Amino acid sequence: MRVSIGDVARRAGVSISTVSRVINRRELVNAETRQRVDQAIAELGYRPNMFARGLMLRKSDMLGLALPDVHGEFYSEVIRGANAKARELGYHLVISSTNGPEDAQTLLEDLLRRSIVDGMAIMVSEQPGGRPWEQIETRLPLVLLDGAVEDGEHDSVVIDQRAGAQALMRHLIRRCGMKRILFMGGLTTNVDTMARRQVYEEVMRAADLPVSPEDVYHLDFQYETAYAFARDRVKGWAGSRHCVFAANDEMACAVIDAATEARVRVPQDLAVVGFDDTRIARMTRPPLTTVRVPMSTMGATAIELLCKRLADPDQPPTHVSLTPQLMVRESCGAAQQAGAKPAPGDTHVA
Amino acid sequence: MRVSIGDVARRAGVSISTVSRVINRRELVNAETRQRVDQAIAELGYRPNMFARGLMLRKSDMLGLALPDVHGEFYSEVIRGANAKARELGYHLVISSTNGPEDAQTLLEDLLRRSIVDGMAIMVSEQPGGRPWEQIETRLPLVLLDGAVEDGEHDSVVIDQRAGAQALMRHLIRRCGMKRILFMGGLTTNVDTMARRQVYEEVMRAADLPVSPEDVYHLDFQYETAYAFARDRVKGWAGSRHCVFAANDEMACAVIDAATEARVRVPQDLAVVGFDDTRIARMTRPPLTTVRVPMSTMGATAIELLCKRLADPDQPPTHVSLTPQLMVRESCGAAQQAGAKPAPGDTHVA
DNA sequence: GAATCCACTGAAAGCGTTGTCAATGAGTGG
DNA sequence: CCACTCATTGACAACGCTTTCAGTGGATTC
Repeated sequence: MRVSIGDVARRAGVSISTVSRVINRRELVNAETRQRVDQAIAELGYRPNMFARGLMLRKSDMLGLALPDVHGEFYSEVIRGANAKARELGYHLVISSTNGPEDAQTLLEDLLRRSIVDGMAIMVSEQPGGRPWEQIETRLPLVLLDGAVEDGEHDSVVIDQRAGAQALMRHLIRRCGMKRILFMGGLTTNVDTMARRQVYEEVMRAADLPVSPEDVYHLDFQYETAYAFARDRVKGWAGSRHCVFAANDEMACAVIDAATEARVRVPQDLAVVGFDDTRIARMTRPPLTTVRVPMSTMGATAIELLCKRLADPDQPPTHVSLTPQLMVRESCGAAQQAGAKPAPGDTHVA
Repeated sequence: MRVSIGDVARRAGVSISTVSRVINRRELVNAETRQRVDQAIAELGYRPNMFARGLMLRKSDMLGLALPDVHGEFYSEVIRGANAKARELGYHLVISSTNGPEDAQTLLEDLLRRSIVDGMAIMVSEQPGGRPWEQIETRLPLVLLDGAVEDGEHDSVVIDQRAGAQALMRHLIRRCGMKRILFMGGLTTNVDTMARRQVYEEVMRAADLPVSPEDVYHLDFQYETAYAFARDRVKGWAGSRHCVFAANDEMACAVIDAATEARVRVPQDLAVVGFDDTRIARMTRPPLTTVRVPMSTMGATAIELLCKRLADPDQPPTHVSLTPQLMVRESCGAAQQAGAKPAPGDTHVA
């Protein structure tokens, strides 16, 4: 049978209360007694039962992190950041992801209902699920992550999609002199896609450039889909000062590959830019101009906010906005800086 | 204040026991009563307190997953597989990673000590930590993941490094006719590296090929390091039927880039192969021949074993070995299959 | 009609902690 | 020497749930 606090007490010849005190508030107990208890704990290999403890303390030191889909580098970076921060602050992380948008509700429900977390960070990037967390009445501290549109009521950390997309679009138009830009996004239900598309249209209009419906495509963020799609069309897209703005790096790579395949030169005949700055962005030839999204920072910040709220539940909600960074490489055709030829992967940070 | 089972009981006009029964063993209570209780639960938004429940049931439906470092695609895939399987089986996942090898002990200690998991999967890939789990006496079901050398006592799931490396080496020698193969691994403390290196040497010897110490390098798995390293040497490596066997894809890519940069043609002047088959393997030009490691399967299997053991704690330990798959692309210079030119990313599975 | 059985329900005993409160005894100032 | 403070400790009541055991009536059997 597992050894409990009572066993320790007996062995040390003290009361349960004293053992508890040794564990939680050492300073309150006499040095000599304390040592006896410590020894008993060591000898018995005693480990406090976290259920009992949680029952009293009403906390578990565990935080939840719900993601749309753990697939891909994006989410793994979020996890990494969150995990590091959680450990730093003495918490553990319960991670879960939905198997598709319609599942979000179920997951959240389940996680909130069954699991033992002190607070929870939620990222929902597909619209149709709506705002699952609202359905569930709970007093559990919640932090909303990018995608889950901020509702004012909860803490949130978002990526400033607009700023990133704007920087990119302006670079394309002002610095690279693009005249025609095509937009290739994920599904229209994806909030990131829609945010980027909106900025795309705004900046195009502001620059008096045409934004025709047939220059806007919605695929599914996958390389394969985008490649198959671009393969047939890339020749038609080519032209001086023409560019494809893909809403993620995977699709941008696919376009580059399709172009290369079709002997459409990138960036001379067709510039291509992506979004996210995942690992592959530096692997393409030419290297991909894209927007770096501070993914791990996002995870870390979420955990930080969660802990702050745990410490002080009544403070007004904090909203953190993380600004992405334009990474100018070669696929956009920006004039290369003077000087030595950069090594592969070199990047000019704008 | 939070609503407890007593509140529900009062509202439904029944005893606590009955409410508990409705929740756990519906069939034992009269349909009419049951309905009254269900209604009370719904009206009050009652959610059982998992601490109290765990205290009685001595289980939390949470499983732990300890990884060496969440960085990189490899681990994110493990997480993905584990998460999916965990959800499927009705569990939640507590994930944590070490911030370096010496941290493994601490993490594990902490996780086992403080957290509430029914079982735990552990991956430790750096040797110096030894076998941290052995230090900690615990009756908690443990599954050891690749890297953590199997100790016979616990369930384990490992990647058959030998089979993968053998397939690759033999392909290189028999099919591609390589005469000189260089080995580029991670640090010597990394168990995967050492396993691959061992096979490398064995197969070389078996084929009567020279394996000189200066053809074996130990770097750190990073692109940058490998690139800087290869840059100065790649010309010296070049030669007919020469090849670099990098122990992961990142380093392989670095070698390809360094070679391309130095006008050493891949694979004609120098073949390059990697290991892992991460996302970037299909992005290099030429695409990288590598070995696909079933990462998400590994995560899923670990969870599966854990659950099996939970269900039947006394069964003898299960050891699962996952076989990697050779992915022949173009960087090894294998004769291209007859027929149409493959699309980028196309792969010939050996 | 008494004895059983059955379906259902309630009372109460834990589960392993923490925290409150009182008790003990030694030391202190008057 | 007394009232008082202080440091230390123990008893015991929660915490919210599950589960065992013992009713309670009505139906069934002999």
